[in-house]
Amino acid sequence: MPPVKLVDVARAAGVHPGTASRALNPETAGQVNSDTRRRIARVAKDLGYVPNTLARGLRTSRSYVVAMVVPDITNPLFPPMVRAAEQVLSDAGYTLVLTDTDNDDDTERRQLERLRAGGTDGFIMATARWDDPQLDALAASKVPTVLVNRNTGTHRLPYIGGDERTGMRLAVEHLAALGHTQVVYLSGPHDTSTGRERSAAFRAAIRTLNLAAGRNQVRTCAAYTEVAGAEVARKLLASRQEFTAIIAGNDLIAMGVLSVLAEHGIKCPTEVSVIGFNDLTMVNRLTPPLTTVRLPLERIGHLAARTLLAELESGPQDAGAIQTLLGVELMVRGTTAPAPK
Amino acid sequence: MPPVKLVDVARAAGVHPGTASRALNPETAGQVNSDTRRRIARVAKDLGYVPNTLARGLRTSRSYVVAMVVPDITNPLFPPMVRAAEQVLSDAGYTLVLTDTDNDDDTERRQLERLRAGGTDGFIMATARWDDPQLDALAASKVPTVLVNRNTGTHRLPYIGGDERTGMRLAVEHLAALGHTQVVYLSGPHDTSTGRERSAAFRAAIRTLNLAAGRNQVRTCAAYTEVAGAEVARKLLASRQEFTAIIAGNDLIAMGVLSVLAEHGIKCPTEVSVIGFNDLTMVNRLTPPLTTVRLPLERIGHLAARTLLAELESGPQDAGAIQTLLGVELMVRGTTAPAPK
DNA sequence: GTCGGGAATGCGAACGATTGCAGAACCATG
DNA sequence: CATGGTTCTGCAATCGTTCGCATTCCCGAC
Repeated sequence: MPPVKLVDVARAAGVHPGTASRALNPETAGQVNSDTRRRIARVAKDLGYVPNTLARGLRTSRSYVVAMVVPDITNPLFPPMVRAAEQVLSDAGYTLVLTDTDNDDDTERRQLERLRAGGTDGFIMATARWDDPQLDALAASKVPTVLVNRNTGTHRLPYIGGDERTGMRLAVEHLAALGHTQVVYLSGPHDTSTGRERSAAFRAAIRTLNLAAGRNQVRTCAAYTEVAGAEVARKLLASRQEFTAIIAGNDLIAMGVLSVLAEHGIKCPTEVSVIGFNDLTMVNRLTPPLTTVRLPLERIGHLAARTLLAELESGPQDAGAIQTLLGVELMVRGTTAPAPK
Repeated sequence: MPPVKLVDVARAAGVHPGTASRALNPETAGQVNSDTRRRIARVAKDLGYVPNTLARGLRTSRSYVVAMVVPDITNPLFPPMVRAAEQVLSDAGYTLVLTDTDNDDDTERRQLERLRAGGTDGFIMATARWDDPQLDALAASKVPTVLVNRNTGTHRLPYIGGDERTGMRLAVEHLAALGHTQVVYLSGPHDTSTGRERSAAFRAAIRTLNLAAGRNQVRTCAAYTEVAGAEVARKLLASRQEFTAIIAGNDLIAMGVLSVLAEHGIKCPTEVSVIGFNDLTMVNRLTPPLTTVRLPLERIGHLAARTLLAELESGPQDAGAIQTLLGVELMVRGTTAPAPK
C-alpha cells in the first residue's frame, strides 16, 4: 500500500492539491476558509497523511536536517548535549544527524562536505579548534552554524558554552580557602578554546589570590585523555616541584592524575587535592568521589539548538555572533581537603 | 552564487541532462560512450558539481539515510554502538540520523513516522520491546530494519546482540566456583528480551549447577536504572532471604545494589559478591571495581550496520531473519570473592 | 543498396510538494 | 444593478534528478 500523498487528501476532501497544501501548512492556513481547512485536516488525519519531506525540501530547498558534529560520542561529555539538542530540534520538526569525526580532521572535512551537499540546513559543531579553517569556510558559506563546548579564536560564530573563567575561579578559590598555596594546573591542549581559556583563567585566579605562580604552575597535556593526564602527572612528580593541589583540564585528565597518585602511594585528598572539570557521569562514584566543575551540558545542548533554530527560521540574529556563557557549579566532593601542614 | 546543477554540467559538456546523469552514475556509466563520459566527468569536476540529494531521493525514493533509534543516548551502553555503526555507514555513503526516544512509546512512534515519511532507507533499532507493535509495523512495511541490543519475541527481524545465555552461565559458574550456593538475580523488566533471556538463562544455570533455586531467586526491577536496582535491593534485604551473591540485570542495577549494600554496612565482596552486565565505561573505576559481563558493543554496532547495508544493497537476505549472537566475556574484578563461611 | 542490429543519446514524463498569479464567488455599498 | 473590494480556491510552473522509450547513427552483412 503506497503512502498517501497530498493529492489523495485533496481528492478525498474535494479540493485542489494546492488548497490542501495551504490548509495543512500552519504558515498559510490563514488563507483558507476555516471550514474547508477543518475538513481537510480531518481527511488528512483519517488517511494518515504525512508530507514527503524530500519533495517539500526539493521545492523549498530546505531539508529540515541539522547535523551535530562531535569528536567522539563515546566521550560522556557529549551524549547529554546531543540528547538535549535532539529533543529541541525534533520538537521543531527537524531531524538530527550525528557524525563522529573520531577526532580526525580529514574525516571531519569529508563528512562536512557530504552533509553540505545533502542540503543540511544547519550545523552544531562541537569540534572547534582554536584556529579552524573548516569553520571559517562554514561561516563564509552562510550555513547557520552554532558552536558548542569549544570556541574558535575568531569568535565569528555563535557559541554556547560554560563559563570557564568563573568555573576556574571557583576551583582556585575553593583550594585557597582550604589553605593550598601551591596549585598546579594540568591544562588540555592549546589548540582548543577550553585549553587556552582555562589556562588563562587559572593564571588570573592564582595571581588574584596571591598563590604561588611559578613558570611550571601550568603544564599542558597532549590530549583530553586519561593517559595524557597520567603522563604529565608522572612528569610532574618526577620534577620534584612542590605542590599540594592539582587542577585538571578535565575529568579524564583528573582520573589519570588520580591513578598516578595511587601508583606512587600518594594519598588523595589528604596529601594532594584534585579538582576536575565537566562532572562526567560516574565521577561521583569514584573513590573518593571527584571534586569537579560541572558544566550545564543539557542546557548547552538546548540553547544551541534554540539558537540554531532561531537562525534557521529568521535569518542571522542581531549583529555579530553571540557568545553565550552558561553558569557552572563547583561540585565539592571527596578529592579536596585542607592543605597538609 | 547558486549551486551548479546537472543541467549546467550537461550544457557545458554539450549533452543532454539525461546523458550527464547516466555518465555520472556508476551504475549506468556503462551506457555512455567512454569519451563523452570522461568529458562529462571532467566538466562536472571543474564546475564542482554535487548532485542534489533531495531531488535524487525524490525520484529514486532512496535517501541514503539510516536512522538509529535508541532509548537514551546518555546510557553509556549506546555510544559505542552508535559510533561503530556510524563509521560503517558513513564509509558506505550513508548518513546516520540519531533519535533518542527518551524511553517513551509515543515519542518513538512520532519519530518513526517522521523518519519514514522522510524516506529513511533503513533502521537500526535499539529500543525493541518483547512485544512491540511498532516493530511489527516496521517489519510489515518492508523497510530494512536491524535490531540491536534487544530483540522482540517474534524474532521476525534480524538481530545482533551479545550471547546473553553464555554470559549468564559464565557469571553463575564463576560464583559457583567461588563456593556460592545462594545466588539472587535482580532481573531487568520483562518487557525486554534481555530481561527475559537473562532470567531464563539464570534459572537454567543455577539448576545445572545445583545451586539454591527458590521462588525468590529471581526478582524483577521496574527498569534498568540505579534507583530501580536500589529499590529491589532494599526489598531483598528486608525480606531476610539468605544469599551470598547477587547478579544484576545490568551495571546500573548493580550500582544500585552496591550503594544499598554500603548503606547497610554490608561489605562487598567479602560478605556479598556482585556481578553486573554490560561493562559500562568507568565501572572498572569503582571501588571495588565491578565484576561484570562485557558485551562487544562496537562489534554489535559494526555488524548491525553491515547487515543493514547488505539488505539495502541487495534486498532481504537469506530466508527468515538472522539472529546473530556475539561472544561475551566475564570481566572478573573486585566485587566477587569466595563465599563467606 | 537495403536492411538488421547494437550502441549512444535525446526526449519528456515522472517524483510530491509549494506558491505566484489569476479567476471565481461573495458581500456590501452607492 | 453595477461596482469595488475581499476572501477563497484553482491552475500550472517549479524544484533537480532519474529512467523508460524513441530516435539517431553507424557498421557490417546479404
